[in-house]
Amino acid sequence: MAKVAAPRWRRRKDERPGEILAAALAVFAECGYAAARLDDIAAQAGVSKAALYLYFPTKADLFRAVAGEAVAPNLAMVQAAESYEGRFEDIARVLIPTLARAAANPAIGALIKMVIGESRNFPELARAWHDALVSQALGAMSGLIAKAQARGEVKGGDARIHALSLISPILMGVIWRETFTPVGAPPFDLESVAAQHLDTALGGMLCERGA
Amino acid sequence: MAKVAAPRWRRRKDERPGEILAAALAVFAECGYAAARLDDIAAQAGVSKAALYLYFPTKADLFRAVAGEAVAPNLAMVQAAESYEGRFEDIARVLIPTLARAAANPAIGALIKMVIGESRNFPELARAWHDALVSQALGAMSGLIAKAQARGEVKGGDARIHALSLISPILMGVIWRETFTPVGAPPFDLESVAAQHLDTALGGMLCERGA
Amino acid sequence: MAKVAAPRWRRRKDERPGEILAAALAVFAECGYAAARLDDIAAQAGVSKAALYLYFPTKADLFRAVAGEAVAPNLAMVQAAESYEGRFEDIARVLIPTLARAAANPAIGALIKMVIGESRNFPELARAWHDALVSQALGAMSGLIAKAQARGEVKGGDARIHALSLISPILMGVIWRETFTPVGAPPFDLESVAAQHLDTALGGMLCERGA
Amino acid sequence: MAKVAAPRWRRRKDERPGEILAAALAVFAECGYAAARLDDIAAQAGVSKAALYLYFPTKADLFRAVAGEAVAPNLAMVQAAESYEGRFEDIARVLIPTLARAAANPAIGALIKMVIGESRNFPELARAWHDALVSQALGAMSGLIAKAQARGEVKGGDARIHALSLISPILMGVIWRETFTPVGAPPFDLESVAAQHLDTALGGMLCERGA
DNA sequence: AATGAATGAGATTTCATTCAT
DNA sequence: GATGAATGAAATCTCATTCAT
Repeated sequence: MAKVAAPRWRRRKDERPGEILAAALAVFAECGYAAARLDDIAAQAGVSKAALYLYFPTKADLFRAVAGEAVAPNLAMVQAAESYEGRFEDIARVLIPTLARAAANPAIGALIKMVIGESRNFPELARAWHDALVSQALGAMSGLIAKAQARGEVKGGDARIHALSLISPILMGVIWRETFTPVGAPPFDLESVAAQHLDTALGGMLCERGA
Repeated sequence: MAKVAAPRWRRRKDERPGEILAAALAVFAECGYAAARLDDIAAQAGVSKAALYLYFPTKADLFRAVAGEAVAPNLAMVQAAESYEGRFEDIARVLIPTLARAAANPAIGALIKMVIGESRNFPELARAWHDALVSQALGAMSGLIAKAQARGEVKGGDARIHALSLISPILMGVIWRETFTPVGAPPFDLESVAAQHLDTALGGMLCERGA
Repeated sequence: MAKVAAPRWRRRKDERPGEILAAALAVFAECGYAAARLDDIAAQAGVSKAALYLYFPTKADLFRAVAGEAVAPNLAMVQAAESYEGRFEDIARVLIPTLARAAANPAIGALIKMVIGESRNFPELARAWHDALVSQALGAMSGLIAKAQARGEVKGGDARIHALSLISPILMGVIWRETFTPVGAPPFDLESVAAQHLDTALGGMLCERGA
Repeated sequence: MAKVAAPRWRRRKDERPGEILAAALAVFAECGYAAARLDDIAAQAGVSKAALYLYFPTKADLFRAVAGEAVAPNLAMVQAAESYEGRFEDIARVLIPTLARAAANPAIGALIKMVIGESRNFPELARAWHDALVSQALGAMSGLIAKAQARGEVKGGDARIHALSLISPILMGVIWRETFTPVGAPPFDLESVAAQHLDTALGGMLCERGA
């Protein structure tokens, strides 16, 4: 007749930070930085409020960790992009759908919204995202386009704007999903957006081949 | 004939709400909803904090008023768009640059950021923007495209996605300006984006004419 | 049958700071800085906790104000002392009993205890008390003694130590009252201490007159 | 004959309490009771925070132990004092410099400050110090003085006040060192204070001998 | 015996909102 | 209508104390 008392908590030093970050991402994404309450994050992570402070010295630091965490993994995709070889059309037809699939991850949408929404309150964060990710990605794409222009594959024009033309509808699709779909707007299917927009944009950017 | 001193210090009562809304827009745009302090809004509007309550019953109502106020004027543009007649290319070459010029107004950028950022906390607001403005604009554009497709001017494909393809780079340009330019990123010139993207997108969307 | 609702609070901007300072002095003296709770200070002052922040930006600032407030009035006594003329014995027989009477004010004891106890946590405060009051007082007394020594009224020796010899029993009497009397120790009567110690100290300091 | 490696990392268990008390004294003296953090005490003692609880059940108990520990050794001095025989002047000329030397130990100053500062929060402690040490010491000194008065060596007056007159400057010197020297005030040399004050006080207290 | 991990109770501070003038 | 003064409810953060190993 052994009495097995359920332990009030367990030691899980290694897993805790990840759990907390996940919970924090969820709550920050739901409410925004300022409206997020540490109580809620703690509850969602299944720990006490004080436990958060064992891992992150401050609410702002926790937010920074959440937003910064997402930069690294996505960076890999960017670096892969730079090494692509071959016709620009072929590369684009791989990259854009890949981006669309990556954007399907709901966490990405939440993070994008957070970075946009808190860029004034956390400029370091906007800077980090820009320097580490956004600028890299845009630069990689611009570089591919500039090289394609030099090879006569892509029409003239500012390569950076061409890159923006290519990418924007995917990102707007994400923002749409985060902003308007929850209030009843019809969603966009990101993969369809990617496919159709690719045809449109490439149709307008590529030089006539046979010529 | 007593001399009646004009109370020069007394602002016209009717102007107060507008001044408050302007101040509120500035502060909300700067800080986001939750981090904005009514003290700051009042100070910026040149009134006491208590005076805000004479015009708006709560902070949320003030926010709603700020965000809603911007819908009406932009609505006119949308309705004008619907009445356009003629070749789709000509219409698009008017509409998109007009949109780019409208987006140059910094208040627009601030509002877009706010609506995106607070869509979870103020779903009514996201809904209002969607129903009154975004959905209308997208619908109008989609309608024009669908009609053009029927006339054989525009290639097949989902008209709504086509509309997204056309508009997104302008909006991303605004978001870029609000988010990354302040932390040192090179800006996009919205009018150049509009011009170049128009060529790209129309090049990919329009059917061959000579055919 | 008029219903007279008791107002929840009244505006008393001018009186509030003084009331708060008095309450704060009482509570800080009772508990020390760290153990004092703003709740208690607010309750004792008859205001809400938030009201404290209308007058003092921070707990530490409130403490500084409390401790600093007492410097000014006592300063007057010091300055008066410096202008005394006449035989040192006569001056001392006026000054020391005056000090004893001043020390009878219980607030003084509380403040002395606070300054001593928190000198490590609030060095600025110890410095302020030293520079504005203690050093002045000791300097004034030393100066009187040095002049008296020059006139041959007081025996040789370090004037500053002579001053310490003269003053210390009064101050120790205050500390005794604050520290040990509350736990049952027999009190010292400050005026008796002053009178007897004057005889003792002057007896040891003054040069033989008749000589 | 297996070689048994000596566990060199293992401190003698019996030394732990002493190390903890030393660390606690340092931290309590530095910050005061309430502002002292057990984290800091543990760190300074080189043990974990939880280990403190193996030796002292609460923070208050640890504080009591620290403050009480100092009573015993000093008690010896007092008891020795009581057994002195001979002329009062001779005894005083031994006792006061001894007191000054004892007071040179910085721990004494820290403890005095603590007892004064926390007497309201820990009345038991003030009582313990009073009953075991202060009252004993003052009583012993008063007793010696009273006997000397009976022998005609010391002038009349309250013996307890005479004792206060004799001892106070030394104690004030300690308090000065703890309070004002750290913020830049010129220090008092305790031995000089003792020497000079002895001359002064004895000069005023002793009856003319030749008479 | 010893400790790293965790927590609960509370402290300070902030701020939208209301009262009295 | 307008405002300075005030407040109550909450949010972040701290820390003495306990648990599980």
